[in-house]
Amino acid sequence: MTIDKTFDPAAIEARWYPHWETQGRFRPERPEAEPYTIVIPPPNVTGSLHIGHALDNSLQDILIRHARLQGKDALWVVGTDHAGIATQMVVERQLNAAGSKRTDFTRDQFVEKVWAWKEESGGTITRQLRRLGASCDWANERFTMDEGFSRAVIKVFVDLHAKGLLYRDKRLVNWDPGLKTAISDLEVETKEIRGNFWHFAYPLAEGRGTITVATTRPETMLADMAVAVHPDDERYAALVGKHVRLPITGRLIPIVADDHADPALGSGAVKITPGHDFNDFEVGKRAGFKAGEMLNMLDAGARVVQTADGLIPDEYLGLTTAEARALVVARLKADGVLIPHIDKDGEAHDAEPRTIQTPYGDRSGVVIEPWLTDQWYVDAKTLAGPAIDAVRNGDIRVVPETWKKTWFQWLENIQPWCVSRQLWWGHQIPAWYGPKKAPDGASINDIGWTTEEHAFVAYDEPDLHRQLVAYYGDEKSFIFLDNEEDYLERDSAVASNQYLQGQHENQIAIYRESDVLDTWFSSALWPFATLGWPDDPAMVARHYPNDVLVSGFDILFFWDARMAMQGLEFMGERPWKTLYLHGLVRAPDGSKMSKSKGNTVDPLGLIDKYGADALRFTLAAMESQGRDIKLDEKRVEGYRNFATKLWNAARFAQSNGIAASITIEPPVATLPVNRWIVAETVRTVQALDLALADLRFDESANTIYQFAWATFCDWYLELIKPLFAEDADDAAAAETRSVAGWVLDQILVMLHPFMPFITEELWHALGEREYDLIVAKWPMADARAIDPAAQGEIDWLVRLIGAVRAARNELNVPPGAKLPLFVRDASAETLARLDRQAAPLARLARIEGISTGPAPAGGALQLVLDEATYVLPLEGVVDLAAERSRLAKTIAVTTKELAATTKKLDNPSFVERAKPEVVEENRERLVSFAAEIERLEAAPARLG
RNA sequence: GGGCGCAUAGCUCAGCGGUAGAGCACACCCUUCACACGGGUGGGGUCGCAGGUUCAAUCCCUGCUGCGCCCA
Repeated sequence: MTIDKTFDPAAIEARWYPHWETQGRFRPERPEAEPYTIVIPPPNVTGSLHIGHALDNSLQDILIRHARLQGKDALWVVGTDHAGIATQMVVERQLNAAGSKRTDFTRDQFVEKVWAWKEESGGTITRQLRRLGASCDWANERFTMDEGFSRAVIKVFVDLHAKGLLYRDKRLVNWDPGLKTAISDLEVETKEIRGNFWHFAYPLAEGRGTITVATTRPETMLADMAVAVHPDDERYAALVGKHVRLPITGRLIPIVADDHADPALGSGAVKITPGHDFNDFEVGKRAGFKAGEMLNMLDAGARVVQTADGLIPDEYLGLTTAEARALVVARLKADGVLIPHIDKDGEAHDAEPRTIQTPYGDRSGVVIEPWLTDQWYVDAKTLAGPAIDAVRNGDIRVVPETWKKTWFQWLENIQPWCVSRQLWWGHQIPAWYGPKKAPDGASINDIGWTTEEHAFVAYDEPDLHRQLVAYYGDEKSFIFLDNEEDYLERDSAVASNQYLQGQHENQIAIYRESDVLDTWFSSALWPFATLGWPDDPAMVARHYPNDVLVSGFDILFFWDARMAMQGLEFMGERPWKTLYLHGLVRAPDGSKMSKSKGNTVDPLGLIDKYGADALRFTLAAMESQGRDIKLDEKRVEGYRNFATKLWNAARFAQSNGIAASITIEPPVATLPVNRWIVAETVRTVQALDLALADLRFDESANTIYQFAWATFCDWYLELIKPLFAEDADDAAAAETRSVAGWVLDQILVMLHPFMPFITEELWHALGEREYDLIVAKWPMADARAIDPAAQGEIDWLVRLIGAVRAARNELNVPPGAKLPLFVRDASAETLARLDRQAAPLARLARIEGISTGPAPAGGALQLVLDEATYVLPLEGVVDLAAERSRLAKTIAVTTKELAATTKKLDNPSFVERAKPEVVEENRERLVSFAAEIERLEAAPARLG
C-alpha cells in the first residue's frame, strides 16, 4: 500500500478505531499472561468529554496500551456514573422548560424519565472517548445503576450496617435548600462574603440587666435556646444558671457556661441556636438538650416555620432568611435591643461590616443551612484507619508523593459521612420502617405509647420478611405502603378509629426509606463492583487490586479516598497498587477553564483540527508530575507537525524500499551508521521503559519525540541516503534497508501508546503484518546492541558536520558551494572514519573531495576537532578578517573553559575532597581544552 | 489561622550538588530528488531575593518577597 502524500488524521482515526473494537483488541484475552488492570474514573453518564477527561484518559490509554504491548492481559474497565444530583437536575430543568415539575409525577414516573434521558444522552461521552482512541473494554461496560452494580451497593450498605459502621442519626446536616437534600461536607464550598455583625442586649429574666451577644445571623435568634459564656469569664460568673427573656419570642433561655464562648471575642457571650449552627449544636448537647428537643425554625426551602414551642410571631412565618433577618433587626432596633456600631468616624450603624465565611452548595450555588434531620451516616473514621495505613506502609504508592500528606491530613480528621440524599434518582436505601414494638401486653398498633419507628436494613424482600417475622412475630401480616406520608396517614386513621383498630390488629404497616445514596457511595465500589463482585470471584481475584488509578487530585477525597476505604473494608486489600494524581488543565493564561468564563477548550475541536494523536501526545508531553497544565494550542499544532514528520519519514522509507521488518531482534549490521542507530534505539527503549515505570509521561513523550525526529529523521535518514545511490554497494544498501525498517518499526511500537492511530496506519502501510500494532511486541532493550566504536564514529561525524555547517553559516559561505576538505594531523582512526563516511560527509557538509595532502596557501576556513585540524580553502570567497575573528572567538570561549577548569584543579580542597571521578573528568577536560587551543592558535597563521 | 505547591531563556515548562536544557517564539540562510506542518545555523538565562551548609549550590537548609491551591 502506497502511503498518501498527505497525512489525514481524521480518515485514519475513523478507520482504525472500529477495526480494533470489532476485532476485540481491547478485550483481556490472554489468560496465560500477567493481568494489568485500570478502572476508568467513571464520567457522568449524561456528561460530555471535556479537556480534563481527555488528559485523564490519554494517560490511562498510554499505560494500558503499553501494558498490552508488553504482552500483559490488559483490562481497562470502562463505564459511567449515574451522577445523582447532576442528572436529576438536568431532567428537572427539562421538565421546568416544558412547564411541568418533578412533583407533578410519581417517583416511578420521574425515574423512568431519567432513564429515558440516560438512554438518549448517555452515549455521548462514551462515543467521545472512542474519538480519543481510548482502548477500553467496551464489551464489559458498566453503569453504577446497573442491576449487578446495584446489588453490590445494597450489599455494602447492608453489611456496613450489620457491622455497625453505618447508622441512622439525628444531627445537623448540610442542607441544600435549593435542591432540598442533604449533602456531604465535601459538597460544601465556603466562600468569603461581605456581611455584618450585629450586637444585641438580651434582657435578663432575673433583675433588670442585659447581656450582650453578637451574631452574623440575627434571624436565628428566633430559635435561640441559650446564651453561653466561658466558664472562666469572671464578668459573667454570677449569671451562669440565670436566664434571658428573649425579645420577640419571649422564650426563657438559660445562660450556660461553655468553652466555646471566647472571652476575647466581642462581649464574650454568644447566643446559642443548636438547631441551626454546628458549633451551637455541640454546645446545646453539652448543655443537656437532646437532638430531638432542639428548636427548628426553617423548612426544607429555608423559610421560617413555627418552632415546637409555638413562640414565633405569625408575621415571621414563611419569610426567607433574608426577609426574616431584616424584620428581626428592625424589631430589635425599635425595641432598643440593638446596640449600634460606632465606626471610626463616630457614626452609628446598625451593624459592624465584617467578612464572613458562608457555606454554599457546590451544585446549587445556594447558601447551605445546617438543618436538624434524620440521615444515614457512614462511620468514616473507622474505615479511614486502614486507608491511612495502606499509604503509610507503602501498600498504595502515591504519585507524586506530595499528596500523601493531604491524604493523611484529610483522613485523620474525617467526619461521619452523610450518605443519604433526598433525591429520586439513585440507589434507594434498603431500609424499611415499621412501628417500634410495644412492650409486652401493649397493642403494637397502638401508637399511643410511642411514635417511634424501627428500621430494618435488608438485602432483599425475603431477607426483609425474615427480619419482620423475627421482630413482630409470625402471626402478623405486613402491608407495604409507598412512603412515610401514607404510613402516618394510616397510622392516625387507625388510631382514631376503633373499628379499624380491630380490623388491623395483626397487620403491620411498613414503608421503605425514600432516600437514595450519595453517588460517591456507589462509585467508591468501582474497583471491585465493576469486576462483578460479589457474583464473580474469579474475575475479582484476577483484576483486584487494580494496578493503577489515574485521577485528578480534585477528587482525591470524594472518590479516591473512599475507594480505598471501601476496598480495604470489603476486599481486605488496597484497591490499586499505585495512585497517580494529575493536575488540572488550565487555559493558556493559567486561569481555570469554565463555561461561564468562556475559556474552555473543546477536546473534540482539537481532535478535528489536529488529530487525536496530536492531542494525546500534547497532554502526555505536558504532564509533569505535580503541576497543572496550561494548555496552549500551539503545542497541539507542534505535535501534529511531529505526526506529519513521521508520516513523511515513512513515505521516504517506502520509496527507498524500506519495509516492515521481519524480525523482532535487530538485524545483523556491519556498517557503523547501522550499528549506531540500533544502539540508539536500544537506549531509547531503556529510557522510555524507565520513564514509564516512573509514570513520567512528559519524559516518556520527549524521549520518543527526540529519538524519532532528531536522531532518526534528522541524522540517520540523512546519513543513509548516499547508501541508496545508484552506484552504491548492494549489500550495504540491503543491510541498511533491513535496519532502517527495523528501527522504524520500533519507533511505531514505542510511539503507539501515545499516538495509536498514525502508528497503526503506518504499521500496515509499510508491509504485510501478522498482527495489528496494538498487539505487537514491545521492544527488548538488549544492551548487547550497544557498540562504543560505532557510537564514537557517528558521534564524531555528527560533530564534524555540525562544525562545518556552523562555520560555513557564520562566514556566509553560499549554501550551494561545495568545498574541498584538507585534513592535518589526523590519526589513523580519523583517516579511516573519513574514508568510510566520505559520502554522508560530502552530502551533509557540502564537501567535494577529501585530501590528506597540504592545503593550498591562502584564505581558508579552519576547524579543530579532537586531534585533527580541517581546512576548507575558500580562494578569495572567504573574508579573512571574518575568519580570524571567528577563530579568535572560538579560542576565547575555550580559553574561558580552560581557566575555569584550571582554577578548580588548583584548589587543593577540590582535588582532595571531590569524588575521584569528578576530579579525573576535569583533568581530561583540561588536557583537551589545552590541546584545542594550541591547534586553534596555529590556524590564523596559515591564513597568510 | 493550618497545610501544600510554584518562582529557571520572550512564552510554556524539564532538570536538580560538579560543563544550564526542550518545545514554541525570535533572527539569518535554504523551493537540496520524504517532509516549508520542512531543513540548516544562531541570539537569548547573575536559575525570585538574602543568608547558611559544602571543596563545589539553580539544586540541600533557614528567612524574606510574590503567586497559586486545599482545609478550617
